[in-house]
Order: sequence, then C-alpha cells, then structure tokens
Amino acid sequence: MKKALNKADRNRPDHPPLGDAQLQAVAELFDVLSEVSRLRILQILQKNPASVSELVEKSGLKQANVSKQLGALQSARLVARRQDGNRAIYSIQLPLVFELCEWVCRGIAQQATERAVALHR
Amino acid sequence: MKKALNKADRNRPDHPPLGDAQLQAVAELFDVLSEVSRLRILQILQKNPASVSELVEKSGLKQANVSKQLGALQSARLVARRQDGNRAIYSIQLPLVFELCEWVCRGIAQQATERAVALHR
DNA sequence: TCACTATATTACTATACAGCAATACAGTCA
DNA sequence: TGACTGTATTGCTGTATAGTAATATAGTGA
Repeated sequence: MKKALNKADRNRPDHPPLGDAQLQAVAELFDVLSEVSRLRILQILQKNPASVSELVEKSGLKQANVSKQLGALQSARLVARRQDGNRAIYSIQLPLVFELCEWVCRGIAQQATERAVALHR
Repeated sequence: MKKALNKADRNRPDHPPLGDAQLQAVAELFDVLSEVSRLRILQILQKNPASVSELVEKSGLKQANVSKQLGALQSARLVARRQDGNRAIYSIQLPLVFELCEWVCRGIAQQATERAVALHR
C-alpha cells in the first residue's frame, strides 16, 4: 500500500537516479570546471573565440599552462579548436557551462543571504 | 559608435564576468561535485535524510570514507548534520545541486546525440 | 561505572595534477 | 632552404586528496 508523501518525498524529483556511468560523466565534467584557471579561460572565450596567445595575454597564465588547460577543456568537449594559419583558435562548444556557473553563483549568493538572515535572528 | 552585433556578441549573456572571488567559489563548489563517491552520497540523501551507517550500507563505501566525504559536503554547505541520539543524520541543504546534475546530464546526452548525427553524415 | 554502538579522526600510501622551464613541433614568409 | 612565430609536449616539483586500517571520541543503556 502506498503511503502518503512525506516532506522528503515531496522534494524528490520524478527522474530515476543516475547510473554509475552517468555519475562518472557528471563527475568528470564538474572536475574540468573545478579549476579557476580553466574557468577564467572559458570566461574569456565566452566573449569571443581566441587564439592561445590571446588567451595567454588576457588570462595572465603562462603559455604552457594555457595549452595544457585548453587540452583538458577540449577533451571534455567544452571548447573546439580550429587551425588558422599559424594560430589555433579556440571557441566555446558547450554554452551550457555558463548557465551552470550562473546557477552556482545564484545558489551561493542565496545561501550567503540565508546565513546572514539566520545570524541576525 | 556601436557596431552591429556579430554572432559571438549575440551569444554573450547580459551579465558581467565573474570576479576572482566568485570564480574561486564556483570552482570550489564544482570541486566538491567532481567525485563519484560524493555524488553517490548526495543521490542517496536526495531520497531521504540518512545516518552515516545507512549511507555506508547503501553506498558500499567504507565508514571512514563516508564520514570524510560528508565532512567535505558539509563544509561546502551542501548537506546539514543533525544529531539524533547515537547517530548523525545528514540531509540535503542545497537542492540546487540536483538541478545542476540534471543539466549536465542533459548537456552530455545532447552532445552525444550531436556527435552521433555528425558521424552519420 | 562498563560494555556497546555510531561517528569522527589520525596517519599513511598512492595517485592526480597544476604550474613551470625547456624543448619540440608546425606553419609562415623570404 | 633558414629564420621566425605560435602552439604543443616533456619532464619535473610541489601540493592536494581519495581510500584505508587503526584508533579515538561520543552517546546509550545496564
């Protein structure tokens, strides 16, 4: 017999739990987004596609590091690479990431607010 | 003088870029979510609050590991801890995370589809 | 108090990886 | 071809941390 929904059950979404493979994929995406240097690169690319040297200039990171992080971003299919003569032009391939960052920022801000309110009671 | 919007500009959202502190905060949240063991714990807690031993049982992780990861989740304010007699009951404090995982899954699936379509051309 | 259970912590090993300097490689132009 | 520029790779060091066994701590009931 089906019991009435308790509070926890009401919060439970209607989708099945993720399988191990999906969990792994999610973890890997989050892992790529867990480094400030990569987020910074993504943020620069959000404005416009850019070459490695442009990214080096705008990010303040060293060239070797930028290349390396771009490799990680490309493996995760967050950015795409195009050869343009001498240079390599990188661009965002999964605009979704910016919405994710948006949500996280909103969540963090909301939490901070709630904490502040709680403290002032 | 204002130039007409090119394609990249049209994709650019209307919010300012994140500052270093925000970028750091975002990176830290993503970092907590970048480990399968923690995602698994969160998924179990999504259904219902649970004690450490329940989490050990359902996750298959060792007790010391569960305690440790719960500590990380609590530091990130993703879960809350409540003492109940002998036991410690943990519960989700930031339901936002499940929507994040949803989005990521959708993004991954969509990418996979696009890739498949591209291959068959 | 003692015995028992649940949870947290400690100390450790193994692994991953960011950042860096040096170097290799690729594309361009003369 | 050689000189030059831009990008990728290699090898390294330092740091972080997942997972574990052992141990410590806290709460419960007798």
